[in-house]
Amino acid sequence: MTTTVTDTQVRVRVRVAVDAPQHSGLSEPLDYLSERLLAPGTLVQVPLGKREVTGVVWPHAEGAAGAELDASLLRPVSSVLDGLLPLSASWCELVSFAAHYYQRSVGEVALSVLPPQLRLLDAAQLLARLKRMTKWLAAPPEQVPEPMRPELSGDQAEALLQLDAALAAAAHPETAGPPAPVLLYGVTGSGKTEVYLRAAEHALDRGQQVLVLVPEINLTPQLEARFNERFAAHRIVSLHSGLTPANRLRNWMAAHLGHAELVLGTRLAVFASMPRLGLIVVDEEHDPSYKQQEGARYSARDLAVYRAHQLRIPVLLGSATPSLESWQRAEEGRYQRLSLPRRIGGGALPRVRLFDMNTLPRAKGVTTVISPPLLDALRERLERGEQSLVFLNRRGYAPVLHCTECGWKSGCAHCSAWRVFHKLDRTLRCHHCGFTERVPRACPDCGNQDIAPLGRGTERLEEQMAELLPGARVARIDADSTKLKGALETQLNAVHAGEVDVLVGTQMVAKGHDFRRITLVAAVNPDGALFTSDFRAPERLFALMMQAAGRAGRDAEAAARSEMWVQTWHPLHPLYQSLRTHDYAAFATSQLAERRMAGLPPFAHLALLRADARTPELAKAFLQAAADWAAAMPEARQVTLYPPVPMSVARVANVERMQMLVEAASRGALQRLLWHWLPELHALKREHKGVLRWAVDVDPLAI
DNA sequence: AGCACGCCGACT
DNA sequence: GTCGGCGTGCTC
Repeated sequence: MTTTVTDTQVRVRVRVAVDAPQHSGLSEPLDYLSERLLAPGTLVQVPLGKREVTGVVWPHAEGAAGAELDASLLRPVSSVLDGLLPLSASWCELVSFAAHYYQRSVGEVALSVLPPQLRLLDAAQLLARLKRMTKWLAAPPEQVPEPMRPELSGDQAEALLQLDAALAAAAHPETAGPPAPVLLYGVTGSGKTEVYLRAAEHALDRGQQVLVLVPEINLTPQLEARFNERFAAHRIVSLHSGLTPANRLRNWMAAHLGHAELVLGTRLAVFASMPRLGLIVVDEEHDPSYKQQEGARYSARDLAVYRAHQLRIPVLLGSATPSLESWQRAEEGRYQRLSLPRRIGGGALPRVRLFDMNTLPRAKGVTTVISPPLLDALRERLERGEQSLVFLNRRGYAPVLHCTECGWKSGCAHCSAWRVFHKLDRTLRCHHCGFTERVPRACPDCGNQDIAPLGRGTERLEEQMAELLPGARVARIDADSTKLKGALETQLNAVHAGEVDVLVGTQMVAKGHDFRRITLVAAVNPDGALFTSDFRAPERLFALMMQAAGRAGRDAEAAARSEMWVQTWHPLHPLYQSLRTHDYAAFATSQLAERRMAGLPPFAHLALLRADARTPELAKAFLQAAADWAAAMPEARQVTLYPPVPMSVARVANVERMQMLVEAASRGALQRLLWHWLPELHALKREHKGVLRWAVDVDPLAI
């Protein structure tokens, strides 16, 4: 640290991470002057150009002191947000790692994962909030009777026994080596949650804090309820973007000050400041929502593993259908795999029936929604007073309208996509840009009155189910039916209360909800994902199907009669064959073999360079120039640069989107190339005027 | 990202 | 004569 003496004042040079977007070229913390020493992690207000921004005092990088600006050019720190304990060095290090790995500025990441309110408050206001939080905390947790802890199954006890070593070692992080991440592989209903709870208990008993990550907080109310019930005597806070700004700040501060012992949150919670963190749980670790899709495109699951390693604490990754990345690491022995292969109470997994759609008589132009045998199975449930779930991963009434006369289709004027027909409000809606119009009375091209829906979505399925099953109470849950606040909860309660016989829904209902009375789950038309170019589509489909199947027969008594029906044109497809026998391991083995052959993750590492422009040519020219520059780098020998291609939906809101895939055998090689590439990309953007924006996505989910 | 500066068209 | 359009460029 440099200090300069001017007159009587000692002025200290401090580095401050500010939210200067990456494309401004200011990717590292900036230098300021302070009249006193400021601990790294302290929040400050600093001048940036003409405005005042919030920043975080950043630790000095080890060793390499880059080109230092002349102290006389530096501006002083405006104010210090005293009163808030500085963020820890390990927190800064986590943020710094994430920023570098995902190629964003340190300040952008730091400020985007802190509660937004923190930027708006001055020192006095912050103090007031702290006082209010302390008061809130002072309300003692209600005195509750010792929570009921269910008897452990043999599998659970075994898993916990094995976990014990890691948990015990973690109590002495300074002496033990970092424990290997634990992959808790357990079928739905096998009691993964109980293992999370017991592991959390261990950590809490030692006075440590526990971080529990879930894919989407509103989709997992039951997990939240279980934690609240078990740890009623402890302080639990949630952390996700749906909180009001004031509550998010309050909960964040409670965790930061160590008052909250348990933090339950979505991906952004992986950055929660927790001084005594002793355990991280990642539930449904395979879930795609752990990957942030804008700004810094981080994977919360991967960062959880990094953070656990950094702190030498255990991390528990739970899933019935682990990501192939995690599965492969378990195969290699880098992760410790603990299995819960049986359902609690010996309940059977639902029998999976693959219905071959080819066996139906072909009526020209008519596609059968529900095959006769499936219809019979649904009727049977209806008669027995049991519930059924009919799953279709497409919302709206029909994905497209078309004119039977001239062939017109309901395309979007601004996107290369069809507008979806929503019958309820008689609109055509583009699911990409939101462009909405009333359905035309006649074909806009030829005036023909006969325009018809093509294909089907959940709205239409709901309607057809009501026709096919007269008297049945049919309900639908999807993003449209749950738009209003609280609607999801109301609708779920209706299902739980037995007011619904047949539930139609998208993947929303396949995840997490525990429906006791459902004994039949049917996937009406899941084939679409089998033959797409997205290499992760089969993995997602398998996970979704397994999850959907898991909705049936949660009740042990009903499990024997529980079935999952899959209507398919490809019943012999290996994916469905593995599904039929609930054999995730077989599925993973075959998928991993394919990935290895194709040089795809987890056997290769990917990054995408995307560019948005007014015309595809402009976007392509930028990417091509970027590729040409990269190809001349020495690092390029260890990476493969693929030609720029349009994204699967090439135009959204009149912006043309192209992308280029970069592949490398090693993470390091990819990182080195990106490191050199990014400054050049900033420069190239200036030359390519038509390019609206560009972005790098490291470890993309879809290509 | 903000927020300047900067150099050309329709208003009091 | 000025108000303001958003192109270009900088922020320790």
